[in-house]
Parts: sequence; structure tokens; C-alpha cells
Amino acid sequence: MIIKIDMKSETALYEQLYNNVVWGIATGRLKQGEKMPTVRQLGIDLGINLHTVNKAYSLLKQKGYLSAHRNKGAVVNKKEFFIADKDFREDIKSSLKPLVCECYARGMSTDEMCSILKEIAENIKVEAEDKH
Amino acid sequence: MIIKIDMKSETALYEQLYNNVVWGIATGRLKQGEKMPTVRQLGIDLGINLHTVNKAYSLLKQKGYLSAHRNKGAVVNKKEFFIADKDFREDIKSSLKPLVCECYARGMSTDEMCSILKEIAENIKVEAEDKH
DNA sequence: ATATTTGTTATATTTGTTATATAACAAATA
DNA sequence: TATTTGTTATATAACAAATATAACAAATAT
Repeated sequence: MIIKIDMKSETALYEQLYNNVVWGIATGRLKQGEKMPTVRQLGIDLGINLHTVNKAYSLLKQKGYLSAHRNKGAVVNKKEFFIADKDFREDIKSSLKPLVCECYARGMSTDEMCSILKEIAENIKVEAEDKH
Repeated sequence: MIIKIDMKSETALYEQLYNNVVWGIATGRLKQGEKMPTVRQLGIDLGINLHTVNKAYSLLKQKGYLSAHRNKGAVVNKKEFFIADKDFREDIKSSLKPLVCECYARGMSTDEMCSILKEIAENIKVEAEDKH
């Protein structure tokens, strides 16, 4: 999978990298068991430091998306390793609440919010089909 | 409205403050034309620096929620000042996409995501009715 | 007019985070 | 035994968050 980062973005590099990998999994570009580039190689490819890559990988491991073994590189975990369990749902709720507050404060209805969410989800589905 | 911040939270103080005010507007605790505490007073009340308060207020002004005038303090704007226009919707989409990706990667359906969103919105409604 | 209140701007300092750089360690493989 | 890979440890620089002090500018009160 081609990973791209935007040096001008306000989002931290390691966070962009994290989001990219999650997007890759969501769109089926990264499949379970698939080998990730090494922290050194990806650092070279993206023109960033291996520790920045390592920080992203560590987070991805912590969240269950990747496993890493010495001299083996990082691989994408099976889906069972990153299910939408209770803890995850609580995390998502916490992240979502401020956004919902903003929408609500601006007079948006719940249906409107859901339709935006569905639009995004639909987009991800299209990106998943576009991978060929 | 009673504003509370958590010094142990990972979220920046100015951001917590920002979220608090938006929540206040969303739940009807802060009404249009209502006077906000002065940056100095709120700083004293919360035990934080007036510049931290000022940073939150500046962001809230920038997003249309508040107006400020010298020696008048900050007041909550009319709803017309913070509608859910195209720019806002684009911003929300950008913020929402990484979250939707995570949910999608973990096998959640769009309906499940919407139900979580609705749950949060329902909660805000309850908090709005609880204000008496 | 003058003093006060308030947002605003400016400068400096401390602390934590992000990103880079170099080096070394540890485990698996060739 | 050498190499590859993740991992850990320092050190450094740049930036952001939060504080501290001071001063400025406009509106209000006395």
C-alpha cells in the first residue's frame, strides 16, 4: 500500500501515519497477515525519521492493529485482535461527543449528522472497491 | 453556567474550556446574548492563567460562538453567527473520517455507528432538560 | 477629566510533545 | 558469525501549552 504524508498538515506525522494504516485496513488495502514496511524503510520512503514511524507502529500495536517481532518486521493482525469491544466504544464516544456538541449547537438534527457519517462510510466503501 | 476542567486530562486546558462552552450552548445552558465571565475572573475561578482562558475565547470567537468587546466582556452570539454551513460541514467530515475508519476497520456497521451517534445526541438532549 | 474595567498584545520562562540524529541492544534469520 | 529487524537510550532542536508580568486600548463609571 502506498502511504503518503503531508508535511504541511497540522496533524502530527506519527498520527497521519497511524490514520493511514487504519484507513488501509478499513479499505482492505492492508489484509491480515500482510507485512508492513520496516520502520527504517518506511522512514526512508517518506523522508522522515525511523522513530516517528516507530511511534506510529507502537500505537498501532497498542490498539491491536499490528504485531511486531524482531527481525520479522510488523504484520497486520487478524481481525480478532481489533474488534469493536466495550473499551473501544467508550473511546469512540469520548472522541465523538465534542463533535456532536458542535453539530447540535449549530442546529443540526441527528438525522443530518447520521447522513454525514453515512456519506463518509460510503466514501470508504468506494475507496475499498477502487483498490484494483 | 458552572465550567469545570480536569487538570489530569490529556486534553489541553484551552480545548477543554472550548468544548465546555460549546456543550453549554448545545444544552441551552448558555443562551444568546448571555454574558460570559471575564477572562480574568474565569482564570481565577478555575485556577488557571487568563491567557489560557483567552486562547479558548479567541477560538470560540473565531468559530462564531462568542463576540467580545473591550470593557464589555464576551457574550454568546446569536445562532445566526454559528450555523452549520458548508465550511463547518467540511471541517466536521475531516475530523470524523479517522473515527469512522477505526469503526469500519473493526467491523462495525454504519447503523451501529449511527446508533452510537444517536446515543450521544440523546444524552445531550437529556443534559439540556436537566438544566433546571 | 480621571480611574477602573475589560479585552488585547507583547515578552519571557517553564514544561511537555514532536521530530530528528546517533548509537547500542536483543532476537531471529541467513 | 554477520545481517536484519524491532527496541531502547540519549541528546538536540523546534514547537506548543501554560504561566507570569507588564503594558496598551477602548468603554464605562465616578
